[in-house]
Amino acid sequence: MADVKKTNAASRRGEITETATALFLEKGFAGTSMSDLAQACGIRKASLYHHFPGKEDLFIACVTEGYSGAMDEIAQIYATDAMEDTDKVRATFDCLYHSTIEAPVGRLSPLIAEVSRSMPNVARSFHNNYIELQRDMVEKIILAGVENGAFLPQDIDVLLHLIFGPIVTLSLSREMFATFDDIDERYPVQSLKDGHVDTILRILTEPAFATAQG
Amino acid sequence: MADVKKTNAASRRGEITETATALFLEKGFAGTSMSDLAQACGIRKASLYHHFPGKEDLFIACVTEGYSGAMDEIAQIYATDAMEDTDKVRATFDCLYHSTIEAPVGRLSPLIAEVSRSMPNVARSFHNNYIELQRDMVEKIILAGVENGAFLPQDIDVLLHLIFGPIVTLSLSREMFATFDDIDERYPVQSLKDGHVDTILRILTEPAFATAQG
DNA sequence: GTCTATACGCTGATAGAC
DNA sequence: GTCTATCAGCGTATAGAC
Repeated sequence: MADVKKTNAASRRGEITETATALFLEKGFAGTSMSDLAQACGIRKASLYHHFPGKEDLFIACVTEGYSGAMDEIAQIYATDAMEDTDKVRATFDCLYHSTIEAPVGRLSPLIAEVSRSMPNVARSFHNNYIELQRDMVEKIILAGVENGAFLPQDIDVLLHLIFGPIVTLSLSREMFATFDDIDERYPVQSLKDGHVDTILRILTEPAFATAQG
Repeated sequence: MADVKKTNAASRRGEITETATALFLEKGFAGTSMSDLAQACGIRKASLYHHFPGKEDLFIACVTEGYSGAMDEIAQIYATDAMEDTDKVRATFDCLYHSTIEAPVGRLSPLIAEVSRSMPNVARSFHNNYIELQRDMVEKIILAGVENGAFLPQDIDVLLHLIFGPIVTLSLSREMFATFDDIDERYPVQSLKDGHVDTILRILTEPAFATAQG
């Protein structure tokens, strides 16, 4: 606690995972070598093995560290009493768009897909400790609004499909086409987020819309 | 034309790309070796180099072949006169869900993300020859319905965000968690598709819904 | 905790016989 | 067109000095 470094990497271990995460996101797991990592960290390859038993363990540390605390902000939104339900939904969307598109954690999905067969335990951990928690939290926020009478009853699985789908896909598109110089015009975050949340709120609140719903 | 084989691989080259595509989808580009490929194809490694100059060219052939003709079915939907606009949308969704989740072409996205920095031309080609064409086709189908008066005017960028997003994300989720034995209960295709298309059609046709729209 | 040195299998790729 | 044989280099990982 004495003097905290400016970087969020407290120990050397943290510095390494932080650098490694950036490299893994850029070149994939198999495409990133321990030599690459050592060079990027400014140390020798052998020194990496002092901090981690092997490449796979290092990777697991990156993923695990990626989603630690990722749920805090959205949990606060759920817990607060100082917001209307519609504003909670807007704040939730701000959170989700940010954590999925800008923060490392949301950009991990293609990486998990790459290693899903060779490290199924990593995929399982990512699912249980991130995807599912996030999903449950959003579900709770919606259902609280339904209980309040602010929102209409919903098919929650379909609604979550419509909430998370566009966000994750936008993140994936921006990874796939990261080298395009017109990426921000082709795949803009702000305007799509605004239109997305407006549509979801209309689904949640427009009585005429709900009539045919099961 | 004389006697066509049952497989869609006409030549040996096609057999190789077909096998290679499956391997690349399973283990990624960097994670798949030419030895793996040779073994899976039942030939020796050196023979692969008779058909393709190198690993990267083989990969490009897989991707290119993946989306050749992928647009035919959806183009037919657009062209036909024998369907109502709402049925065209439903048929389009059937197409999109199938091509994105089951066919190789739609499952390529995480692969493209993996190689996007090292092979930006592949990403560009995938975008121009598949993503953009598919997007334009769906846009045309929607706008035709608007012209007919069957659909209400739309913010088309946001609407496409809401159409493609959930589909691509469902595909990605099913790749990430392919090893789960409850994958079909957690990430079911049919029920999410049905709810998704119903919601989109309500957005397209419900007057009360459109009032606040730009 | 970081270094140099090294082991050694596997990588993509080539040469040349059949 | 497929094979055997072979290459140089890079891959992860380890041993042991400082």
